[in-house]
Amino acid sequence: MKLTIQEVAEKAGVGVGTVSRVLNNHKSVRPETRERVQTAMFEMGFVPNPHARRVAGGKSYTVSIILQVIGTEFYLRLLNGLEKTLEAHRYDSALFPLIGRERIERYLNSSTLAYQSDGIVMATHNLGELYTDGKLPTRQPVVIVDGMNENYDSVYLDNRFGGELAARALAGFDGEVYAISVHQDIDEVFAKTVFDERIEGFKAALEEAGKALLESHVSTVSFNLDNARIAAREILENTTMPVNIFAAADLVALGVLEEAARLKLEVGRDVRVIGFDDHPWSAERGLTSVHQPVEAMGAAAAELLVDRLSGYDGAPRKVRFEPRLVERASTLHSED
Amino acid sequence: MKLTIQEVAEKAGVGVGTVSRVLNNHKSVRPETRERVQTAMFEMGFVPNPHARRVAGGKSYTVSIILQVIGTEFYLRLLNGLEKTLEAHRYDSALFPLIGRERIERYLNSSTLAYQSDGIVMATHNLGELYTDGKLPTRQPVVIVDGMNENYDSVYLDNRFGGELAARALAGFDGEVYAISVHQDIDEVFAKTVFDERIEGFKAALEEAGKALLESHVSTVSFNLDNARIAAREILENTTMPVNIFAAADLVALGVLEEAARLKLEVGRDVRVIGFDDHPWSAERGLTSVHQPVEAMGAAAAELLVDRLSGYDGAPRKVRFEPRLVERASTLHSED
DNA sequence: ACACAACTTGGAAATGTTTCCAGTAAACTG
DNA sequence: CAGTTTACTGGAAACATTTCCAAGTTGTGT
Repeated sequence: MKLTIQEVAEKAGVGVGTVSRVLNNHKSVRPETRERVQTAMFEMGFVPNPHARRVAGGKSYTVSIILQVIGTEFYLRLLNGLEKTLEAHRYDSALFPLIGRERIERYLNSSTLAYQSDGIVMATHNLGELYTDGKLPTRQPVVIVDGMNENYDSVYLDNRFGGELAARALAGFDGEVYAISVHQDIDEVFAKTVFDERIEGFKAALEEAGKALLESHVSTVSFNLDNARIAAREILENTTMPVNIFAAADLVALGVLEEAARLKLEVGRDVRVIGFDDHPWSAERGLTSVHQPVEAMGAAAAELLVDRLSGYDGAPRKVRFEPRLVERASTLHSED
Repeated sequence: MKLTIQEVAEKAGVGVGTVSRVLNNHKSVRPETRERVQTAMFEMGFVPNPHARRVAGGKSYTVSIILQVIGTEFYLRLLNGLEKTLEAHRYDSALFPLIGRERIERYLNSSTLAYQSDGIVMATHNLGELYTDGKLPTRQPVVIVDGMNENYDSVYLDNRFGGELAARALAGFDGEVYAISVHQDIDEVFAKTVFDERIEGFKAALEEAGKALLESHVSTVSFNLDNARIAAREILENTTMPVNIFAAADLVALGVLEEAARLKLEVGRDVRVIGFDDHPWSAERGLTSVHQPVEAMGAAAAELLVDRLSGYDGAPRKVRFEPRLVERASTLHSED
């Protein structure tokens, strides 16, 4: 059952060194030889033993991804971007859902297998609130994604700018303007600020365009559809149409769409909505949304880390992603 | 930095074989020698290299824990019980939050490091819905915790019985009886049934005691406090006191307590509530609750798996945990 | 005191890779 | 065409363990 590099070498008529070189994409292998070895591996269904690779090679080829796994689409997509890119660089990834601070302490202190990674990708978390010096107590390279930290390579979305885009799109329409934000109550230690940033940008740009966002017109819901609908109903039932709503997340915007449908209001005329994320299903729903390239952000973070693991040792780098507005039926008059 | 078994052997004045035997709890080592080796390891801060262990011995001393990480107290406690026990047996654990079915496929197919564990602990998931034959496509030993499966060792709580306990406690009181269940909409593939079982047991025992649980008196909420409060308000505002409520989870019961407080209703007299879980904070809140020994269940599951990994190869074992009712102020008349 | 079994123990072999070091063949160099 | 790079390649050594085997030590029964 268990095949070794030896057997592959025999079948391909080469030495074990050559098979190893093929396995590691080493340059100095004749294309023809490489081909021969690869077909041999394929035909035999050979899979290298990762443990032996680690013992022999010294590197663990494993990266820890630390995130608040809350099963949202955003994290799922981010994870896909990360894992796919890491995989392409032949790195493996282990997930560390952080439910509470004591778990990260434990992770960093532990010296056991699962924790012996070569580097860390940390998503969204606010390190400043976790550690006063804004640094993780580890010597492994760290990359922050969907967040920003002065000490580490960071990949972030300009959430504020996204809010501004939404404001400019809604400013020209008749009717009152509302905003629905999101509060992450899962764990205050890792409180997100992205939603706040979106709302701030929205508010600022709206005022610049001559329209005010009243304090009473901003509500905050926890991150689930039920609550989004409740907030939406509150607005839709107590306001005269038309009304313009900026939702800080697509899921919340979906709540608005559903309530609008229930109340037989015409979306795009009576009710205009802009979401944030532009998740794949937003197109189907005709939802105007602030697009963020989630997978690309994950991929960028992975690249930064791989780069560090390959020896790069410069100052922390910042990669800014800029959101863009994708206009759909939910902000377009239906006479189009 | 990296210590080896060699250096430990030198320091302890023994051979490498002996150090290895100590590491593996092999019987034939003189207690005195064992002691000497262990202090040497401790003083040097030696940690064996799991990759080398795996290469040489075939075991990786790593266990995969597959769960829906939804950051709830239950899973946090379960995880603590599992990890602590595994640690005691010198096993390491890696977490696999399953957000969707494709991730488990990927995990099981992957041949990369993080996934090459010696065994699997699977929490709560309904394998029958995942795989028609009710088996995971893997040859690793599998243990189910907080769930039940004919093919694998299972550790489960008798949720139905817990519901019955609650029913017997509430049956004797005046007033209408309500129940609030929970639906896990995170991912239908892994739909829990524990809440349903609790409600079923409750209903059956209530009827046996001569009281009916009307269909209209059962509501279902998603698992968060906000929604629990909404459901609680619905009941409390439209019913004449006294009223008796069984909540399928402590978090939901907390919603009832909070709404009762808001409406200035006296808990234990006007409103009687029984929760399920008996989480640590329930005592402080004076909440009567069906107690389940979450950490102990995790520990039991860990023991079963370690047992299998140590060579046990008998038929699947079932470990049933029985809940018990802990009565507190929320079901006691306040003249006590 | 002797034969024999049971316990301990050290160290070599084995595990499945990577990497280094030669060595050969091919490709330039003038 | 001899001399030198350059491009490949095979195989031994290294990695950090476990396990096996032989040898030494202790204990037991007579």
